[in-house]
Amino acid sequence: MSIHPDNSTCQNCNQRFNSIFCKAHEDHINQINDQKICNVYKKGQTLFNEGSHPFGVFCVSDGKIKMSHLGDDGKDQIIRLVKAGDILGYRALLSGERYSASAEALEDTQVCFIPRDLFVKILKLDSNLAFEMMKLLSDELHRAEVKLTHLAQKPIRERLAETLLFIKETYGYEPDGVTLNVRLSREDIANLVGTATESAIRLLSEFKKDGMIDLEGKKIKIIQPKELLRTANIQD
Amino acid sequence: MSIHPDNSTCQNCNQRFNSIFCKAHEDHINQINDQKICNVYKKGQTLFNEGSHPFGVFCVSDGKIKMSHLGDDGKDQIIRLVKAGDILGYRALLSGERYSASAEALEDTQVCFIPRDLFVKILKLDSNLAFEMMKLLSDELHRAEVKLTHLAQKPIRERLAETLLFIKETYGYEPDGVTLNVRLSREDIANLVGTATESAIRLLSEFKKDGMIDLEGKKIKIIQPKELLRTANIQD
DNA sequence: CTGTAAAAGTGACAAAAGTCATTTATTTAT
DNA sequence: ATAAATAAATGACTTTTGTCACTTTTACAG
Repeated sequence: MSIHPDNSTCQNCNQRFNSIFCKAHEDHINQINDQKICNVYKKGQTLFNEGSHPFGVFCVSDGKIKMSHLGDDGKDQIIRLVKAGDILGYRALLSGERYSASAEALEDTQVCFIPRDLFVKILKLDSNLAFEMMKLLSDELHRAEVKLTHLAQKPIRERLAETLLFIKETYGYEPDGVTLNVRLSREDIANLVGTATESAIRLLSEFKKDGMIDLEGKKIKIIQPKELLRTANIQD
Repeated sequence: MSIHPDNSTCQNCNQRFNSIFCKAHEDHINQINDQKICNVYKKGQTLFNEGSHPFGVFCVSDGKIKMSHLGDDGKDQIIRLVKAGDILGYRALLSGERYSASAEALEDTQVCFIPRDLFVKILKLDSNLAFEMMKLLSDELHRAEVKLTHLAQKPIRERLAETLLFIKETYGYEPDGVTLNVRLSREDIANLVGTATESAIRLLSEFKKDGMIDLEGKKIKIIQPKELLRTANIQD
């Protein structure tokens, strides 16, 4: 027996119980394992593009992905940050539409592709999976509605603080316990906040001057999480 | 036999095939019919409040409802307009959370309440219903993500035009074929667009001056839908 | 290495949108 | 019917945010 657990099958995937498939029936996991197609995407590579057809869903076993809408004037809006254990591509598939967002790897990422027909078939047979799916959709809808409200009502300063905390919630810290465990460009951060890149840069500098964060190239360190939370001014 | 169809049962509800229950099994419709509780809400009445517990879902047989988030500074953001055939209250129920929005009748409205346990039980047994539910959630998520992008990127003028067209899509016209079939306060319109009431008022006046719409108290007439669509500047 | 391209940062300015005060119109309750 | 309350409208002004032009720094391919 190997010292390392076998992570190459769905049965032994270390994200299994951290995913939507946590309560799925063993048979169904086996079927997914038989048909899944594993793939590695290098940093910057695209998993799918807005406007193309979904042929299945992607399940992330390791890495980080951003999903973004292209606005009318060519500016991206990042609508989701994806991490290990998450699935992506389900929104368009369930709506029966083309992708309404593009997905791009933020770092080298390992992904399994589950074909459409199999995913739908199992979703139909496995009510536990279906409920997890509905819960996921409901949670995402909630997130989107809260973000929508904040975009309409809160100043950029508060939204930037909230975004930094959201990044922390999603990807956590590096082993040092202060550095956000992802590298995003200033443009990405702006597209997450929903503002101009220059505004994001200016405010990040202010946050640094105020001692809330520290900046070293693309590394962002959260020095005063409480102060950042206060700046975010979150009531709900 | 009566001349009028019996609209008091779910089996004969004239919204049945216009709803999420269109493909549900007859048995399940019967069960819902047995346990449903019908109710009328007067204009301005509240169906439920942000922060309270969901005990089931509401199914609208006639009328109009607005759902809104309360922002941190006490300003509402309207996140959904509900019409006959729609259900509401499912988001919180499926997430297992308290309501994150309040629901208020925009006019006298007839609603059936379906208890939580029954709804969940049928959702578990009826994969057609579950799929319709997933499609509904996916569609709402899509709408929210598009709105989110527009809030971040588009000027208020475009968003107001888009909002007027959205109201038209949702509630349609009165028999005259030009008047929007709902009465909303200027504040409601502002809370839908995500702007200050004064800004919404000013822009509505501009739209009227430009000949795109006509205003008579709370009645809004769409005079030039094409021009309005151009103003909305929608690409996706 | 080192040159080149891309990203980050900065300043001045313009435009967009919000706020506040006030007036006018419309509902609503008595 | 009429007063009181609420909603709509308008103007002056402030604040926020975006844009453009430019410099500096960083990343990266040859």
